[in-house]
Amino acid sequence: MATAASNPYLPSNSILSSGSIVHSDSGGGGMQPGSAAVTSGSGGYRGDPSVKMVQSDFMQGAMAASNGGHMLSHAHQWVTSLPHAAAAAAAAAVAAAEAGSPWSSSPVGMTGSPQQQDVKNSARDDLHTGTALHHRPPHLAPHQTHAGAWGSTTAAHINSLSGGQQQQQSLIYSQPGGFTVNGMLSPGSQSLVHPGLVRGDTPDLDHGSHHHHHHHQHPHHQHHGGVNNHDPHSDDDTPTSDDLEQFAKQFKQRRIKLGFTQADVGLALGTLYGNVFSQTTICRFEALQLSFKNMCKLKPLLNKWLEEADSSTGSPTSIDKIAAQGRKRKKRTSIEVSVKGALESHFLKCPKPSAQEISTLADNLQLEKEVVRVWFCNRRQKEKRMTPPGAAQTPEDVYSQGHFLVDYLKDASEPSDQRVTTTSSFHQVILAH
DNA sequence: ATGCATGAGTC
DNA sequence: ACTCATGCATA
Repeated sequence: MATAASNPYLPSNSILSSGSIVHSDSGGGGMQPGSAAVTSGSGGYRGDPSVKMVQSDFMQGAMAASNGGHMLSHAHQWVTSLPHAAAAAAAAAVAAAEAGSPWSSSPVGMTGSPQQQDVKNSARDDLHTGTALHHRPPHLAPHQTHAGAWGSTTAAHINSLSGGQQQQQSLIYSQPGGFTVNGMLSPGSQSLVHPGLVRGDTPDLDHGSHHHHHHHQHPHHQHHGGVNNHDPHSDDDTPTSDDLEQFAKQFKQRRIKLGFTQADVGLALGTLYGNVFSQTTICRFEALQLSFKNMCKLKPLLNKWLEEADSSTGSPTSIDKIAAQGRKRKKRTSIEVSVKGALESHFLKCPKPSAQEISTLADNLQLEKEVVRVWFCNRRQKEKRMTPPGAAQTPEDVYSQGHFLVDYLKDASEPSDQRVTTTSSFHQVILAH
């Protein structure tokens, strides 16, 4: 069954695959079963043609709108490309003023986060069943946020998957009687297991004292007109990496104290401001695993949420949650460890292989070229983001990481392509110091 | 918490 | 074809 004839991913999902599917590459030739990679899966794509309001184009327009030449050029086999808009929006709020400098400053380490209780069992049912209701006060019909800059994603319902595959990405708390607080249900009550603090009245708004707010710090790049950056000690201006770190940490703590999950926050942001974000993004924000620019963009939103969160402890700010996903995705390919190792090796030698090299490599490893290409892209991104998977745990590491990874990240320095082995960059950077 | 993936925007 | 921001699906 090596050379599969049917793509697992196709609109006409008539997948009756039993077990894991080996997805044949598209053009390479055939793959052997059980080698290199397999698309794990019990087939099942969520066909979820939920309608949603699109609002895509507001961002980029401001900063760059030169050659608005092409949209869709490549055609993938997997995507059926549904008109989905999503929150790609966010992509450039602050972009206009982009700063290229990365982090700096102290500890990033999340000293063993006290994990959040995972009550993932009822999830996903709560959305439509009567069991768990998320009702919002009967008075909130008009969900139609201000048509401002950021459109409003007011889609609406979530339907169950047809595939029958589980997906624990939905809400977690859903208890009867829960009222909504800024876009999300207020957690904590009788039945849930929240680590402390069932804030029914006033959660301990500690840390009000707050820390410093020194303004100074590494001068980022200059940004070309748009937003003036001054006064970094205000939440509204370009924050310093240090601010971001502090904020992220504080945010996480408060979020947990309030009993919300990262997913909750993501949804809340969407319902509140029109930008939905996934648990992943919130997670990465807290862990500072985003680019500086990206962090800057999200901070304001999260900050507002935070404010809302403790001010409206019970306010009937309600909205509905949007959740729409309808595009078909290729099954996630699982790359064997050995193969991964090979890729790593190549990456060290050449982080930016040419198309030809990729092809060859893919051929050798028996992976789709696309998979290899993407792997490199992701690898590069990972490099850019710091927080090495093993570092930043010990005080020392934290130290080094915090202050030195400042800007090894630059981007437009080399005319050609000679990134000075950015490969193991930060390690070297750190060592250098 | 992360790995692989998609897409818009660039180069 | 790459970068960047994001996220589904997973470990």
